[in-house]
Amino acid sequence: MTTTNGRYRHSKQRARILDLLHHTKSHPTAIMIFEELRREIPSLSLGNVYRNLNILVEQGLIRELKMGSTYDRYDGTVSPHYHFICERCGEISDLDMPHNEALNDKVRALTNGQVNYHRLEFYGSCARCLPIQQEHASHRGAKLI
Amino acid sequence: MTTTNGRYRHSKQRARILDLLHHTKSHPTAIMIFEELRREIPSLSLGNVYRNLNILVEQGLIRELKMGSTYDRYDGTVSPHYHFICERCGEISDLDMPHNEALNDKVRALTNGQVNYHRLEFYGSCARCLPIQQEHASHRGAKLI
DNA sequence: TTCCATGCAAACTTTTTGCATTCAT
DNA sequence: ATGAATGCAAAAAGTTTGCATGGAA
Repeated sequence: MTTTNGRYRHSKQRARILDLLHHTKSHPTAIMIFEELRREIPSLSLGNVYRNLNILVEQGLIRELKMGSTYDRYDGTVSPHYHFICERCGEISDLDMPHNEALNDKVRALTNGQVNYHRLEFYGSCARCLPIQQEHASHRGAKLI
Repeated sequence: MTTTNGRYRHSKQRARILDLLHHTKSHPTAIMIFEELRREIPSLSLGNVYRNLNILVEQGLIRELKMGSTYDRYDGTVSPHYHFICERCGEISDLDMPHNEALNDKVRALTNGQVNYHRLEFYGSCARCLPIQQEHASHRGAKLI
């Protein structure tokens, strides 16, 4: 969380970051955005780019493709399979659903590249966390009355 | 890369890590593995756990679910869509294929949890990198003759 | 006897945060 | 005038690496 309450003010830096993301197809990293915009706003700092990216995600105006920031996980099963990840407790479980190898061919045809493998992950709340989460939600609801 | 050549020796630590991964469904992090095994091998170090995990991945005996280690990417398109990631140049591109919302329901039924969204990524070599890669491969091949 | 594996600590990479200042409202 | 946004630098989080020593083949 970056701001004290939910009210955001206008900021040239944030507006330019959003604009850049709306006009590129390159899925840039924070540093790429920083280096691009610094030519225009020389005082810009990397920390502030990160702060604004988090705000824009919070506002639902951009999406973050996490490739970092949490611990890597290790899996003793090497055959391809899919995962369910609980956003509440962090548990990762294997899904008992068929691996769709044919998707790789589809994407190869689409991109004219070579597809080595794909990764499919579902995010949500696991069966154990779901009741706890709903209980919290109702408490929050009660406060509003 | 961790070893000078391709010859590995036996190591109790590595054997125990592999064994642990084969007997758990929990997709542990390096630290979880470290803390679990340290009870058995008190001298164990975290750095060595990381080293051995990398060797086991190299050997194809385990899989790594990267949640860290590279820069996060940001996407100005917030509607759900899938990505192709070139393992050679790092380019990430949007795929022009339909988003399969129904998968979420399937997984909800499977897990009895709540599914908020899913993420599907294809890894390989993009059309631009493919010829370069094949050229390198043929050079490597030539050396073997 | 060779050189891979280890522990330890230091270094590295990526992201977040504290603080004093600036700026939008 | 208020407090969100900023730059800067320090810190945090996660992983890798250098070095001297131990251990498998």
